[in-house]
Amino acid sequence: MTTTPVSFALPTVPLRKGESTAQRILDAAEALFSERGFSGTTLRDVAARVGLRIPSLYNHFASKESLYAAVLERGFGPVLGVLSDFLDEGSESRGDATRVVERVMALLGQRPNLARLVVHETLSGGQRLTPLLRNWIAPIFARAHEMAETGPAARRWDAERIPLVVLAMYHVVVGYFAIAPLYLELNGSNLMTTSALARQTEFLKELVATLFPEE
Amino acid sequence: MTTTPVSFALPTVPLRKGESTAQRILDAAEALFSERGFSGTTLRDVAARVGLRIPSLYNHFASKESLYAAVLERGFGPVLGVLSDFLDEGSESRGDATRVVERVMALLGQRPNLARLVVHETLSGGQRLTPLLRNWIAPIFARAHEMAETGPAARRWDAERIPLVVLAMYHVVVGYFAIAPLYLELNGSNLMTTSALARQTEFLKELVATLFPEE
Amino acid sequence: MTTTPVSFALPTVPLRKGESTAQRILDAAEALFSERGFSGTTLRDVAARVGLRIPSLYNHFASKESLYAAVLERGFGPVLGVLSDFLDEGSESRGDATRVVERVMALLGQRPNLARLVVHETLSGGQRLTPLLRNWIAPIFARAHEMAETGPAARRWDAERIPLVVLAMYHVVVGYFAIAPLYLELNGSNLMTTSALARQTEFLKELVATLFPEE
Amino acid sequence: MTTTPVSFALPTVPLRKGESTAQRILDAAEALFSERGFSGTTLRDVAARVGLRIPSLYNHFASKESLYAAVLERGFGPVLGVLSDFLDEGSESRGDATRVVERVMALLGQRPNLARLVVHETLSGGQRLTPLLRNWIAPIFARAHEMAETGPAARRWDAERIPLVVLAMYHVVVGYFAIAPLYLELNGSNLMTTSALARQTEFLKELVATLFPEE
DNA sequence: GATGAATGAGGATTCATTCAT
DNA sequence: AATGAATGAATCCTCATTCAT
Repeated sequence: MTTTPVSFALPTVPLRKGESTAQRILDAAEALFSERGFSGTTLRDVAARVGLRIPSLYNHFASKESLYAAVLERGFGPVLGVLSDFLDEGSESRGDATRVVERVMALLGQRPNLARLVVHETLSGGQRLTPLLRNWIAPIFARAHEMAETGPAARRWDAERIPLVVLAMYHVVVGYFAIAPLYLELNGSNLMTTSALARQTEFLKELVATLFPEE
Repeated sequence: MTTTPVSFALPTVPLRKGESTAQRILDAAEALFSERGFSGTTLRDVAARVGLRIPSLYNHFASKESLYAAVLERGFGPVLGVLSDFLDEGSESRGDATRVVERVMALLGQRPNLARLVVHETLSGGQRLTPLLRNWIAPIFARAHEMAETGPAARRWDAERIPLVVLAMYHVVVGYFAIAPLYLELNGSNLMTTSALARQTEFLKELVATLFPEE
Repeated sequence: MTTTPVSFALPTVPLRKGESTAQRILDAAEALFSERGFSGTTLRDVAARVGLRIPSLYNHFASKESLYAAVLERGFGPVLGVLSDFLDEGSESRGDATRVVERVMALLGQRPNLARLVVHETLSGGQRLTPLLRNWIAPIFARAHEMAETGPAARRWDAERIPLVVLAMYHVVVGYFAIAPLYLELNGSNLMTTSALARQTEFLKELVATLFPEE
Repeated sequence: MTTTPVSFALPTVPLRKGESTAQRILDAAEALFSERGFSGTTLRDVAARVGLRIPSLYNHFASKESLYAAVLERGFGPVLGVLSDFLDEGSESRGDATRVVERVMALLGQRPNLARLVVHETLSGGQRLTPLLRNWIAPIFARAHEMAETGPAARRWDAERIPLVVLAMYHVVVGYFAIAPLYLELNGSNLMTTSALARQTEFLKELVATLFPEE
């Protein structure tokens, strides 16, 4: 009931040196990695986007891999924080799926790249996931299952189906951002406008209400 | 009522020469492209997987790009066929969402790579989509909307929300296959077994029933 | 008395493909490695010397390291063969130090680079020695000691000094070739002319006679 | 009899600034250059060994080249001093080969890196030798020859062979230190222990006695 | 149809060096 | 005196592609 602190430390971005430049590199890298994936992104592109020469990147990150890791960790921190909050005992928003949806949508609405990064990571089988992130994801998975089995979802779905419902919600949320650019191009309508995002959020809340009936 | 032919030709794989070898190359390429994306896949890997040297690939495909296109077209043909069937006037399964789900799941269950290819393509904004495929996808989108607005979904959702419902279904279907490898690794449970696939199909049918109520 | 075959196979140069080009690469590499050592030699130089572009080198050798290894193995084979002959039981020149000196000098006289390669290798502590070469060198060392303890050297030197005598001979032989370029530059006299080599060979034979008295 | 000053100034280490730090840099550089040669040594390694960042090295030495030169000059000073003493008219140890051997061995025994530096320099043809050092080495060579032709060696060897004898002695002395690390690795016995050094010194004295008979 | 060889373009990374602080 | 940041030049290596065989 009281707001207990989250049980494990949030991953922090190990900004090696020079705050500002490193941040700008991370921003550029996040955009490119989320657009083109790891191997589709070149340091040349990153450097150009920041306005540096390639070797300068190495003053801030030890390698392309570790730049990627830093991007993931910086980006996932907040998202995982929200999820963790949702799952943690003692958190006041524990189990409040509607609220998670709202917060996650707000977050991803501002940084849609994160969603795309997740999808890239998913496709590559998480091979490049930091140990740090792995350590975060595993318990979240575990507690999500644990909770779903006792929460409102259990009223509507039998046990073995619950993971499928959780996965489904995850894909609906993340996929929206992943498909936005293609949707714009093929369809002409922009999923990333404020109103479109609001509509999707409302839709998700309704979905939550349908899939996890409170009563 | 009778099975009218689909209204436009299915994309065919342009097997330049050597039937069997070309097929084997496509198989290898499909596996690798779906795992690592376009830029993450090298012709070296493809050749090795087929048991050829790299230059031999050029006896069958003009370039890496066109190999990729061939993979997409060969793979998407059947899927688009099913969708097209679902949407075409005169098709006996027109509008039968449950049946589409079953057929798509059966198809992707056997070739889960296709789902992952779609996701890769989505993320890259469809930049590498063949004109052929673009010509397929656009009308499908269009007719899907058209139909949804008059079909059973319209009973449950107001007009502006219908695209979101369609997108959601799409992401749930495709995402399942995309996340399978990661799920196996992080979670230890295999989403690709026959029984897991059957369970997901059932779940999807229930979802369809919920989101697109027949009555 | 009869010429028994050497007891272990001579290291052969694993010429991956394309005989002639690979040989030319090896020649160029041998010259450069012996002049500038491993890290002082660039593939750019090697390629230029052969008249190729850098990537072509990779059609013949997997890496700079493996090119270096191939150079060593190709070069050392004959030298180690002579030594092995000298040490092997059953060889008719077994223990005939004078003859080894002659043969080694003839060999190195034609390929003085080898001597310099040995010295480079020595200085770097043999870190880059192929397992193959290590397997050759160890037994040669061992048998050299073994033999020296019972051969003519034992008449002149007590046991603990024998390794020092052997090392000394080795350094006199190898050092001659190693210092030749510097000697030419600082001193103006060329140690690599036929007559200079003959003189050194004679000198070495006299040294052998002094250090390993036959009687 | 009286200790006449050496006829030209000993090379001194040009410590630009910061006595102690410069010395530490020189020590680190000497160790690395002698182990890996000039091009195999990076300023990063040197800096790391001293516990500084790379740019700090530039507060003490103008460039990698000049650091190398400083290492050579600092190291060779004493050695050349001994040789010069040996050769200088008026020096009390003039022509006393046994004594030179003892002093050189004592010196190199404490700083075996110097020997290895010499060998590296030799192999690279002395391209990086300071003008200062060149000015030292040339006259030493000259006087060595001059003296050998009139000294005890002349009793044993005819004139044209004398340079070979001198070279041989040089290689035996220097090679011992150069091969020590490899010898340790391949053979397990350490040539750098006090007793091993003493044994080698004794051996060298015996060699001197043999090659340059006093009577 | 298969492949050894060659290569232009480019990829990540290292290195010595400079400069402002 | 020390160093974070920046960088031109170069290093090893990979990639897609071509071509002669």
